[in-house]
Amino acid sequence: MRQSSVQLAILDVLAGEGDSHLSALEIYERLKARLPAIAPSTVYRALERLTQQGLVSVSDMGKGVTLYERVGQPLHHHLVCTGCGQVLTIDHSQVGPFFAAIENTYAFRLQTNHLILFGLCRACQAQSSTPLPPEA
Amino acid sequence: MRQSSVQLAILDVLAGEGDSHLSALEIYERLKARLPAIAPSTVYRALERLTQQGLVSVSDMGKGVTLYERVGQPLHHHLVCTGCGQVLTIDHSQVGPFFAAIENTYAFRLQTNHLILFGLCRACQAQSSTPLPPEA
DNA sequence: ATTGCATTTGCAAATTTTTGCATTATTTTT
DNA sequence: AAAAATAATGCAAAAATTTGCAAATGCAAT
Ligand SMILES: [Zn+2]
Ligand SMILES: [Zn+2]
Ligand SMILES: [Zn+2]
Ligand SMILES: [Zn+2]
Repeated sequence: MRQSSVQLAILDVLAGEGDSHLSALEIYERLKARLPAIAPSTVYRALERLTQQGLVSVSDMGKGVTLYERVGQPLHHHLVCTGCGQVLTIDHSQVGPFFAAIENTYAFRLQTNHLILFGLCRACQAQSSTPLPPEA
Repeated sequence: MRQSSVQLAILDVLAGEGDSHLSALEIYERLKARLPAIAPSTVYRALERLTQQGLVSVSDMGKGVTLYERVGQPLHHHLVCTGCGQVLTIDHSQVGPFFAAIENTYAFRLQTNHLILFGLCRACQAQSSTPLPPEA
């Protein structure tokens, strides 16, 4: 794997955005400022390489698009509420022991570094178990 | 949410395939046999409903497409090797305690029922840590 | 510097997935 | 049974993502 200027630019863009979750096309748009001739497929492929290098995470967070984020220390993960869309961030300390157990049990080295778990937040649980009365 | 014949047909297709992981378009192709006029978007939307009802799981397993599977008991999850593509199935008992801890800690009700974790299988770990000598 | 090789890139086409909207089907209310 | 309300479907268009291939680039060895 040789050095790719696009990869470096992507890492820079992600860092500049405060390491938020961006879609490939959002990254593409921001990249066009410095690399006017860049193509979307180049961004997708560079992101794929960054991912396999563990520098970037890829996630489906329930929006209709795949989101990318720079991987930093400490690792973090997310709980996404399917009711209201809220995204909670959870520390890796809540996940590390589970990952370690999986690795030991299956002699498998995990690369997943940004877990997304879907469910209902407390507020949405209440709402779904107590549907609003007809006359609300 | 009312009864949809397409949803029932999808569950039937998935069951018929021995509950393997199928893409939306694979399901679409099989559905055309009984529902000749069906449209792809109908399949996508029916799958979305089945998912939110917890009857079907949606997963990105590293192929370029999203895969769907009927949710059965007991639940299962997968480890996908990014080296050789191998897919290991793991029992929910390995995951349940972790999920329970998350639910308790964050008062969050998890809906995720088909976890996909990426990494390297034992064979691929050996290979990547010992790159083939130049004269192999 | 020059050459040779492997990787990356741009571009176009193909695939996959999402979305908007009018129509049809199902359920609920009169 | 009719009407009204709600949800699902088909179709077409848009958007997102992947893939094939030739040209350009980066690296390493002359
Ligand atoms: Zn994140
Ligand atoms: Zn919520
Ligand atoms: Zn499965
Ligand atoms: Zn492997």
